[in-house]
Amino acid sequence: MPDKPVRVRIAPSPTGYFHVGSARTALFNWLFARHHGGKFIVRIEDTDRSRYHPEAVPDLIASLRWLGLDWDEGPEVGGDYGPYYQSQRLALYQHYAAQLVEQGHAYRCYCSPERLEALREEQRKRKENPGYDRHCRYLTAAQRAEYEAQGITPVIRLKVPLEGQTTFHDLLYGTITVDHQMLDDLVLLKSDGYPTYHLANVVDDHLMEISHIMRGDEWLPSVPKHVLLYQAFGWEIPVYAHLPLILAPTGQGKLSKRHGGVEIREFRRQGYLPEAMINYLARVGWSYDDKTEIFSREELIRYFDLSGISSSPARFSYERLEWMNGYYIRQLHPDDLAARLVPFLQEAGYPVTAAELVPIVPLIQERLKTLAEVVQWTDFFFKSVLEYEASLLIGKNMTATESLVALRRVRETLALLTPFTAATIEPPLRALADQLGIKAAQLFGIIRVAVTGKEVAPPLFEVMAILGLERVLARLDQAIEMLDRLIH
RNA sequence: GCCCCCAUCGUCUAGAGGACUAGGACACCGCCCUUUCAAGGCGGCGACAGGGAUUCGAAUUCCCUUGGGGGCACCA
Repeated sequence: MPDKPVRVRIAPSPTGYFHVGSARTALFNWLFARHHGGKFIVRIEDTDRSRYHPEAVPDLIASLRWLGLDWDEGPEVGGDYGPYYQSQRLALYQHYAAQLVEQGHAYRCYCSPERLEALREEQRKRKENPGYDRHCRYLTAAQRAEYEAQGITPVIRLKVPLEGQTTFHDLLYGTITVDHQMLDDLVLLKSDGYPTYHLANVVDDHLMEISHIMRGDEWLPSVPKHVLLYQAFGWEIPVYAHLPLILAPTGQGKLSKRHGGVEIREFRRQGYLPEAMINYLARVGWSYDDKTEIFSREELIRYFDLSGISSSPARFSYERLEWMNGYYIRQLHPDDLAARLVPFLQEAGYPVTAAELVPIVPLIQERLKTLAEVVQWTDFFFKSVLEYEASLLIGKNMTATESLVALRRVRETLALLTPFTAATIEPPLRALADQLGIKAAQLFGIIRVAVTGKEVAPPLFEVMAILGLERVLARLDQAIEMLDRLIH
């Protein structure tokens, strides 16, 4: 399809932890590159010194690696088009900005932030469109010299044509035309010598030979400015494909922290699988056909195509992600799952090993929606003493005394049992329920609480077998004592 | 306020003029299975925002309205 080698990039700004929205953009770029056999590049746009966050880049790298989105050029891997940190490319931007001034496409502006703020304030008051009034565009040489003599460090602004319009093409949104009157003379180079996003982005995309720009929808309005810049430089304009935004589950605005996890590290911490995140993220804003929901990484690469991307914004659905995560957990090899669960139990204070987990995993695999849930499903295996309400030991539609009798009979029955396996435990307990004149479900409910401390737990007999006779008897004793004390 | 974009079940979406009695998935509700909870199976609920126009025929094309989103910085 493309006539030039495919080179795409993500250009995150290190101002915070890696966001799912950025991850989705990264995924689409990565898929596009892999599908077309092109290059996927990571470029750090660290041109805002005031918002710089030192953990952002390490977090970005860890997150991309965790998701399995490998990059061909960028931080830690280098490449022929570096450096890949914009803060290390300052001389470049200054050079190109100066060139634009010399050629008459840009000019130096000496207006103070205070004047600009006052200007905007007044425009607001008069209900005019906010924008720079181009005061410095028409400075005489003498005026300019005077400002310079005052020691003011100017910014460089683009000289946007006063009339006419700019038209550009977007692969998803089609042809868009904007009147130049809607644009003001944007700042290219800040007074601290750093470029703005617009300049740095255009310069780097050109120098790095980026073929397709795929980024969030929020950039659509600034494309005309960039096109004007490309034209001023006489450079070829890359192919644009803006991606629909991910909205909050409520649909009110962009996805933000208030709605739950939004940072990749947070999803990771909550026990989401990278393969589920990838599959889920791929399906928000993109589809392949009318029925396929589950895609392996390889299938995604094979099927990914810009024509499958929707042009309307999509809401983020935690329910759907959770379902998909559960699905992927169920598909895991039990040994693999055991290994992935270990850190979550350790985090909760249970120093278990994967080997200890292997027999337990089959009991919980189809119940887990996230890895973190392993704690609530299995903590009773690792506790020496259970804590729960004694009243939970009273069976459904039974009295406390009847329940106590039942528990004592259970203890007697199990104490004689050899071997002690799930298969040998069940029949005598069913027979016991009969003898007691209660339903098996009633009896099992009591035992479940006694053995696990919970009303909801993995399958009872398997649990007891893993616990072993000794620990089961101890817990029954504890339960008998608690219930006895409740009664008396 | 101005500019740009978007519009199919609650949500993610299929649909590129007749194949639509509008398909799938999540969620939800039943039933089955069942020691709890899950998983699984079966079934159900549920949408083309409204109005014009084009056409023999419109979810699909055009216009308007409405609604939603994004953008208007020496932030990206």
